[in-house]
Amino acid sequence: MSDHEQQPLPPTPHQSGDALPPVEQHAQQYETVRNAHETELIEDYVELIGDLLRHRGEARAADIASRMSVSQATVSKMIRRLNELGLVTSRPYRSLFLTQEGQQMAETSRARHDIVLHFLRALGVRDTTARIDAEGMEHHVSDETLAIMQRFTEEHQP
Amino acid sequence: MSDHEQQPLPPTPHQSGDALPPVEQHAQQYETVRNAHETELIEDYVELIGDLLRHRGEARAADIASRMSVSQATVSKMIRRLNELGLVTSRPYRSLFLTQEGQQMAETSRARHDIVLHFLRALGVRDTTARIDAEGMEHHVSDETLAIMQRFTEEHQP
DNA sequence: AATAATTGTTAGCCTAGGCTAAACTAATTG
DNA sequence: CAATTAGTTTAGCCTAGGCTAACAATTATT
Ligand SMILES: [Mn+2]
Ligand SMILES: [Mn+2]
Ligand SMILES: [Mn+2]
Ligand SMILES: [Mn+2]
Repeated sequence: MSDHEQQPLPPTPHQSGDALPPVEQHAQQYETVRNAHETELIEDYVELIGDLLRHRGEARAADIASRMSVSQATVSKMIRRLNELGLVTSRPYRSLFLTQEGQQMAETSRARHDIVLHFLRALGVRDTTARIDAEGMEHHVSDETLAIMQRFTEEHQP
Repeated sequence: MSDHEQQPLPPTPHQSGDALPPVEQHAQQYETVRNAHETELIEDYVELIGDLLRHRGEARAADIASRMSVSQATVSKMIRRLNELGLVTSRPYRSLFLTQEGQQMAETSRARHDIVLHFLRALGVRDTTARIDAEGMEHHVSDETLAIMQRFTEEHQP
C-alpha cells in the first residue's frame, strides 16, 4: 500500500462564485425541498383530475394512468389516499370528483403551473420544453418568485 | 338517499388558458419529473461534498448531516450508496472524497445550480428566497432553459 | 345473450429515503 | 492516561410510490 494517504486540501479560495451559506440557512434550503416533495404528487393528481373534469367532463382512473404513464394499480392506490385526505370522491367505474378542498387545491396548483409555464414561454423556451420544465419546477417556486414571474410575463407579452 | 347522483358535466370550454396536451406528450412530462427525482438527492449530496471539499478542505458525514438537517444515520446510509455508485471514496472517521466520476457530477451540478441561482437573482428575487427556490428548481431545468437563463443573466447584470 | 374488451381493485413485492436506539471508534480534555 | 465527548456505523422500523399478477366488475361487440 501507498504511504501517503489522500489528505484534505487547504480550501481553494472562491474558485466558484459563492461561499457556503450559514448552516441553518443551508439546512432550510433542503428542508423546503423535502417538504415540497411530500405534496408534489398529490398536487399533480388533483390538478390533473381537475383538468380532466374541465376539459373532458369526467376523470377516469384509466385516463390518469395513461396520462401519467403509470400502472392502473398505482393510480388506484393513490386514489384511495386522495380519498382519505378528503380531496376526491370516487365510486368504482364512475368518474372521480373533487371535494371542495380538492377543487381549491386544483385551482391553486393550476394557477401556479400556468404562471410558470407562461413565464418560460415568455422567456423564449419552446413550448414542449417549457411544459416539461414547468411540470417539475412549479413545485419549487416560492410565492415571491411566482409574483416576479407573473409580472415578467405580463410585461413581455401582452 | 338522493335520486340524482353526481354527473359528469359537459366540458367547460377553455375556462383556463391551455388545452390538455396529447397523451404521449403529457406522459412525457411526468416521466421526466420522475427521472429527475431519482438522481436529485444523489446530485445534492455529491455537490455538497464537492462544496465542502472546496470551501473547507474536507467533507465529514457530520457536516453533511447538519447542513442537510437529516440524521447521521441517514447520511451514513447514503454514503454507502454513493460508494457503491462509484461516486465517492470513504474510510471510517476520515474525510470523504469524490472519485473522478463524482467530481464530474459535482461540477456539472454546481454549474447548473449556479446558473439557476444567478438567474433568479437577476430576475429580482431576494437572495435567501433565490437560494431556496434554486435548490429545488435546479433539477427540473432543461439544457435549453438553462442556456436561456444564462444568457438572460449575462445581459441583465454584467 | 354470450363473449370480449376495458376498467378497477387487491395482494404482494421492491427501492428510496427518512427515523431512533444502540454499539463502537476516535479525539479531546481533566 | 482515564474519562468524557463527538463522530460513525449498524440494525430495525416506517411511509411513499412504483411494479406485476390475479381477479372482479362493467361496458361494448357480435
Ligand atoms: Mn402541475
Ligand atoms: Mn408537477
Ligand atoms: Mn444543487
Ligand atoms: Mn438541489
